[in-house]
Amino acid sequence: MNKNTRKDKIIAVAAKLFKEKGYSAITMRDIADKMEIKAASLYNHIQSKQEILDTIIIQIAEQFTAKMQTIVESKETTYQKLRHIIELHIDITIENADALAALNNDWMHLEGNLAYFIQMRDAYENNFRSILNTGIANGEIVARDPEIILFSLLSTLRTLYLWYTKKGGVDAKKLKEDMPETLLNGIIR
Amino acid sequence: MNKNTRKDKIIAVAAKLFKEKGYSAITMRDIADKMEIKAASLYNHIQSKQEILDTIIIQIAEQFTAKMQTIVESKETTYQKLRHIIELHIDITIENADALAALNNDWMHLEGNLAYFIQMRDAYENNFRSILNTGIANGEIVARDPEIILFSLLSTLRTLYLWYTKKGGVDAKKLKEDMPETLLNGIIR
DNA sequence: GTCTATATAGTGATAGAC
DNA sequence: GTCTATCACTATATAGAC
Repeated sequence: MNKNTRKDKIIAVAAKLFKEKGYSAITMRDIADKMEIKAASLYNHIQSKQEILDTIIIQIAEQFTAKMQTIVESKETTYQKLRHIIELHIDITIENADALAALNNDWMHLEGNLAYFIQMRDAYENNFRSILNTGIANGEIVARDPEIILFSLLSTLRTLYLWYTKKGGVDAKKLKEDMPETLLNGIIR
Repeated sequence: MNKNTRKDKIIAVAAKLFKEKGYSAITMRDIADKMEIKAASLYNHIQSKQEILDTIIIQIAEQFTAKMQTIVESKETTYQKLRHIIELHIDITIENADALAALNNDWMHLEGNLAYFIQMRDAYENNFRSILNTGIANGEIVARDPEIILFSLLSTLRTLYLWYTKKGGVDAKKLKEDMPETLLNGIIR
């Protein structure tokens, strides 16, 4: 996916800056400064600031969409499916935390791709919801309001990027063991 | 706290707009339009755009700080303390979801108050951590990595504002019953 | 691929009339 | 308390030389 072109470098640098202050607060000059070139030179590689944001967000959103489809269609138990969703979020967070920050915080600044993004996000949530509802129906999951369960899982998974980068050296393997325990089994003895 | 002055109205309108697109993307003209006045007129009530952000965020941060202090100093069980923290977040979310959005997403655009905010945020997290560690030490909480537990609780509580406004009619009472169950006891049967 | 120079359209904020 | 007019600055983006 990353071809190591000049364009990819610009997008990576931009994503990192967007994570720190948000899309709107970062200027083309900020991005250029970090690249050690002039702002005008950026336009030799990208068409607009907007294009940078689109590339960052849509790429990740499509990854989530594709993987979630595989999980939903599998014949596993609800518990196993939930574990796979948690691992999916951990994997993408480790691979591209900066892009996840943009997806979470700057999606509303999409323009041409806004409707496409919202459609993917809604479909993802609906797939997640249907997994939970199946689990409640077959007794694997406690019979509580599925919206509260969905929200509390999603909010933790979506903000993993905040926490993962903060403590640089978190072990992915340990995270994949402890996170499902904490989210699914609770913390009270 | 809200004296219903013109200034308070400006701050409330601004907070709502900041929630939708973030502090940096909202202009003084946007705020003025919603107030149905001209941008220049805003300056008769506030000193700067920055002052608006400061007022929104610091007010809420101080509320959290004060309430957390009370909870930490109480002689309750860990379980009861955690319930109180969850209720604190629910209460503030219900009362001022827009301000919470700014606190979560735009705190980095604070200037004079940035250090003060970070200090309050860190103190809050440390208090939360110490409650969890006490619970682990006395066996009330499972002996898992307290950082993962802290993160998963905090991330859900901090983003409650996203979800509460989306479904306008969520019952606070029901939320206060179901949320602690989901977060503390888990969802697997 | 990068530069300088520049066009065009905002931005936060002030001055002073009503 | 609001307005019009305006300032100084900054934004994204383009043109064309090297």
